[in-house]
Amino acid sequence: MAYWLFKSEPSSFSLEDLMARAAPEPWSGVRNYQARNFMRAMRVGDLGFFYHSSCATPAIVGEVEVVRPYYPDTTALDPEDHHYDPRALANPELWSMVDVAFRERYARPVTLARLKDCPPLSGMRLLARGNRLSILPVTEEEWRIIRGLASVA
DNA sequence: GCCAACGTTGGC
DNA sequence: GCCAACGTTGGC
Repeated sequence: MAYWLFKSEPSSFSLEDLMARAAPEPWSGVRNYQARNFMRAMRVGDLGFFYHSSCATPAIVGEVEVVRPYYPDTTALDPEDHHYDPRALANPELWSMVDVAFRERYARPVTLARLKDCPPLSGMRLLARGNRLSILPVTEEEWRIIRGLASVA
């Protein structure tokens, strides 16, 4: 069992959007090799934080669960899609996605400011200088500490 | 809107 | 293989 962090701009896809879905949601559109490789390392049952970025109050707002291991990201094949990548036409395995299901929405999101104020979390990749990856690994200790900050049992 | 940091691209 | 230019990300 591993832990991850999924980053999304709430203006395009929020945790509330995920909650409204009846079925698990493909986490599509990732076009960064490191982030792709993290998805390829995911296994069913892995858990992840849902992080809202590029918004008024960046924060971890809840949790998701990986419910399907990686498979080809078909949005790369769609010329109408914003994440279309013609290189995938000859290589459909180029980009990957996993399916995630909603797990929990925190009554009190753990804001980026709060994460920064928590010394035990100073090593978090999310807090690293210049971090831009949309998928990040989270250690078991970080997972436990952050759930504590969110007052989740 | 600004700017720093980063990944990717492409010329050489 | 180097490296400058460019586009993107994301906090502020």
